[in-house]
Order: sequence, then C-alpha cells, then structure tokens
Amino acid sequence: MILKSQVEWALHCCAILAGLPDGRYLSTKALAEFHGLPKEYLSKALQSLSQARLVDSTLGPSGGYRLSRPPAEITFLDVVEAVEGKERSFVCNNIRANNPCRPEGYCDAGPCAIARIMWDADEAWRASLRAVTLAMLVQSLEKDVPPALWRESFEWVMKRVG
Amino acid sequence: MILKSQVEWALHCCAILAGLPDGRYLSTKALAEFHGLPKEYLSKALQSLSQARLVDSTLGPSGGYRLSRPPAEITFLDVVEAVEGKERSFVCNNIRANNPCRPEGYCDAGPCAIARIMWDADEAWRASLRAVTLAMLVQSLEKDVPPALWRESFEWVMKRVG
DNA sequence: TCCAATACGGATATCGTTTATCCTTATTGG
DNA sequence: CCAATAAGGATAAACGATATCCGTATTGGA
Ligand code: SF4
Ligand code: SF4
Repeated sequence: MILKSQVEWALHCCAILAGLPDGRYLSTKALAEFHGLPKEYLSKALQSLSQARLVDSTLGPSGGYRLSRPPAEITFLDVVEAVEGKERSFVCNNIRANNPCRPEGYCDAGPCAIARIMWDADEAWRASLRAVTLAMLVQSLEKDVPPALWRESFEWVMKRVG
Repeated sequence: MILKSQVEWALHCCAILAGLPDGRYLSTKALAEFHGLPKEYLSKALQSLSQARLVDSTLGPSGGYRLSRPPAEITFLDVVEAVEGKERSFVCNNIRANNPCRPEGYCDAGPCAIARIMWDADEAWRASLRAVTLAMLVQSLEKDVPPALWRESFEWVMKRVG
C-alpha cells in the first residue's frame, strides 16, 4: 500500500505555487524542470489538481497554473485526494457472504466490525491530513531551507512566471 | 493506494481463530472453505501471520493454525503489518535533490516538512489500528451477527478443528 | 493576422505489484 | 507406512502505476 509518487510531486508543486505572487501563473515546464521530473507525466498530476479545482490554469504562452484559493484554505488532504482519489484504502470484498452457514440474503446487513474499524483508521489518516494547510507547509519549509537556497529558488521561479 | 485483499482475509481468519477453544488448531483448508477463498493463496497470508509470530502452526493431519497469544494481546496493526508490511505509505523520492539552485550535497539534511506531515498521518492511521485488539473485534462481531448464525458458524468450525 | 507556447485529453507502451496456481519438501498424527 | 498438513519456490495472469507520444484548442505576443 504505497501512495503514488504523483502525490509527492503534487505537494511539491503546490508548495511552489503557494509562494507565487498573487495572480501569477507557473508552467508545467518550469515545475518539471525545477523538480527534475518528466514534464508529460507531471502534467497528469497537475491536471488532477485542476479537475479538483485546487488550481486555475491558463493557456497560451506565459500560461500555467496558480492556486485557486489562498494557501491557508487548501489542505494536504485536498491535494492527496485530488491525485490519489477519495476511495478508502480498505475495500470490503464481502467474503462473509461465502459463509456456508449463512441464511439467504444475509449479507445485505451493512458493513461489519472489521470494515468499520479499518475505515475508522482511514478516517484518522484523513483527519490528520485535513489538519495541515499549504500555508503551514510553506511556513515549515521556510524554517527548514537555508535562506540562501530559499531566495535563489524564489528567484529561479520568478524568472519563469507568466 | 489500496490494501491487499489478503488484509481482509487475514483479519477474518484471525477473528475465527480468536474464537477457538484454547490450544486447538484450524487448517487452511477449513478457513478457505469457510470464507470461499482460494486455499493456496490464502495459505500465503497465513504464512505471513506465522512469520510475524502472530499464530502458531502444526503439521500433519489435524494440523493448522492457532493464535500464539490471547486475542486481547493482538492488535489490528499487528495483523495488517504482518501481511502488508511495515513500510510507510508515503515514500520520499528526494526530488528536492534536483533543485537546480541547490548547493552540492544539500539533500543529506533529513526529511523535509512534506515527508514529516505525510508520515505523521501514517502514524495516526497506525495508532488507530493499534488501539483495537482481536478481543474487541470478537465482541463487536458477536453483537452484529445474529445469534443463530453465530452458533451455527461456531459449530461448523468445531467440526473441523484439530 | 500569424506563430509559438501552453493546457488538456486520448492512445499506447513499459514496468512492478498483486493475485493466483502448481509443485516439491518436510513434518506429524493415526 | 500413509494421508493430511504447513512451508516455500517457481511461474503465470491480471491489474495498476509509470511514462511517452500525439492531436486539439486556446491565448499572448510578434
Ligand atoms: S463487511 Fe466485514 S465481514 Fe463482510 S466481507 Fe466486509 S470486512 Fe468481511
Ligand atoms: S524530503 Fe521532502 S522535499 Fe525532499 S524529496 Fe522527500 S518529500 Fe520532497
């Protein structure tokens, strides 16, 4: 049970987009180059963010992506679910329906204890991700990253914004 | 990011084993038949439980599996990790190492904020699973399952224990 | 007006994991 | 000694993740 690498890519891209000046766009090409990722495939992750309405996009030269809301209003869960899907990690295959002792039509009775417990854990995971916003991420990153690198990265990006 | 169906299988099997009289064994064949699962493949899941020391096994006719500890001392997390592995769901591919602005050797500086946040969520998931024991599962199931089916299933199993 | 750069989406190929089956070996109760 | 079992290796099918390619529509700038 491993998250796709697109999750990491999307989070990194959102961190960059969260640092952009208001209203500016950054292209897939710049994001791919900055992270050393295959442009065409990263594009799929960004399209997922776009379909989830987390980012706006424009076409044409100087086109690209920007966050559709303030970073404080986008959570990790929003991003993760955009690329990974909203399905729960535990899927119930209803194997109790194969119980040789069961009466006919018994298994219509809703999810059992096993499913409920697994889904509770899934919800705990989601709650944890829901509690962190992109604004908080940028704050943390700014503390981690050496000031010189932080500044140079910002300038690198600013040379390429639309 | 979907858990393997072996997780569900293993949990169901543990629920059965938790209801066995002290010291009795139940075979893969019986467990597979009860749940309508392919015997050979279910066997792999049970072997995982065995390697994780959650169950004991014996060979020969009337051989099979039993819990190696009281149900109150085996958690959902034990079972899930036995078949799914202990690796965290978010793997960091260190893409910040590709940052064109980074100084040489920068990325040795440990996990960044993104990884920490994702790993915190993973730990919240594990903590939730760690809080539920097989004893609690059996209690819940006994409430859910109609008494007649519960009794018949128990008798079905008892006809096959070693 | 035209061109180049871009987002978007469909088609396809590659790769690894999950799922599943088969077979051999060692062990053990009857 | 025999039959039933756990254990584990080898292998294949099915599926999803990864990755690339191309065609279309849109748009800013020359
Ligand atoms: S509902 Fe519960 S008992 Fe039924 S198949 Fe799903 S996990 Fe198993
Ligand atoms: S440590 Fe953080 S910044 Fe570096 S690659 Fe992993 S997730 Fe990305």
